[in-house]
Amino acid sequence: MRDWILHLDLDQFIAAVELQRHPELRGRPVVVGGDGDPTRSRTVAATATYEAREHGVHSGMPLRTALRRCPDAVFLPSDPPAYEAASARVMAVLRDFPVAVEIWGWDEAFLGARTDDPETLAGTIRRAVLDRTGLDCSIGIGDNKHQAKLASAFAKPAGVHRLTGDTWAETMNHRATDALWGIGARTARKLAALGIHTVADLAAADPGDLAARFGPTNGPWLRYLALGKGEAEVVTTPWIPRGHSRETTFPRDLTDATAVTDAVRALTAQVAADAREAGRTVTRVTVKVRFAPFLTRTRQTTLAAPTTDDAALTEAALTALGRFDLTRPVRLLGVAADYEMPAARA
DNA sequence: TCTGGGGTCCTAGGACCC
DNA sequence: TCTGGGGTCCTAGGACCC
Repeated sequence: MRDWILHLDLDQFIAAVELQRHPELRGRPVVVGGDGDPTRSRTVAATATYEAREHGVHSGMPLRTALRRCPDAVFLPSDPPAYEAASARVMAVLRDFPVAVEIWGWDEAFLGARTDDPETLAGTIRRAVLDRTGLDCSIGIGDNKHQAKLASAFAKPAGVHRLTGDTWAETMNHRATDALWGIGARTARKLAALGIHTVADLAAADPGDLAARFGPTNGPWLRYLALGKGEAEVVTTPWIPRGHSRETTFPRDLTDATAVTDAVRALTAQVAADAREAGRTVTRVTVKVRFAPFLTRTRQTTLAAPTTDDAALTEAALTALGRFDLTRPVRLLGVAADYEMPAARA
């Protein structure tokens, strides 16, 4: 018996939930995102079914573009409460197994398990999730979260895959650095400029060089990823959010200063109400402005004392807003709150 | 591809203090 | 005031993830 980390990833989660609710749409191209109006909104697709993908539609694509590529597609609005409910049903299934469960968003969880046969356990969990929720998932098995996370991607669709220290090099060494969980396009490009193209290159890189280029924490961490290392502790205590935000991209850019102020007031009221509902106090307010065509800037105000008071938060937000030069059209406004964190306990 | 919304963590520079 | 070293807080931005 030994410890394993499992990563469960629901397959095509949002699309699968929508097709459960609208069985008549099975087999048709479906695109989900925003308010579901591809002609008016500036939002992007959260997901697209296989049939829509065949027309070149993919998640992240503007709904307008999706409509152009696939005029026959059915567009559905995003419905977060429905996804939360479906997610809760899945997580309840997981809790019936003798495993530690760490929820990682709507459609993912890490499991800590002690067993001789992680494949059999994973297969049993997979079937239980399918039987009780109608949703397919894939499960990755690893020595740590990083390996398990990559393994679940290899397991798709609806499968189980093991990636451990024993198979890491043969599986990963030849791949591009952005195959690692935590390295995106930007970092991959910077690494390539240093002559580091593959996971093997990165694993062999000098930690000092990486620290000089990427910082004292991030640099060495990149090499650590390339060696297949990662966090191996499954945390079952509920996550305490660090903050909360609301933002809106307007269907048409705002050019009127009063409209901008009003929108910031409305967003701040939302954020304040959210904080009160969550029972949290706010230490800092950040206002985000995205100017046309796409230049994003932030200004923040630290509060004299943590609060959820509407007037105090509004004053802070308007102070931050006042530090912008608002002569250009505004595409997006956002208001973010940093929450006061409870004192750490020993 | 004229580029959402909601998060997390890290970095760098400046202010301020001793 | 030809001027060190360290700590901490604050701000703004960058990168990544789902």
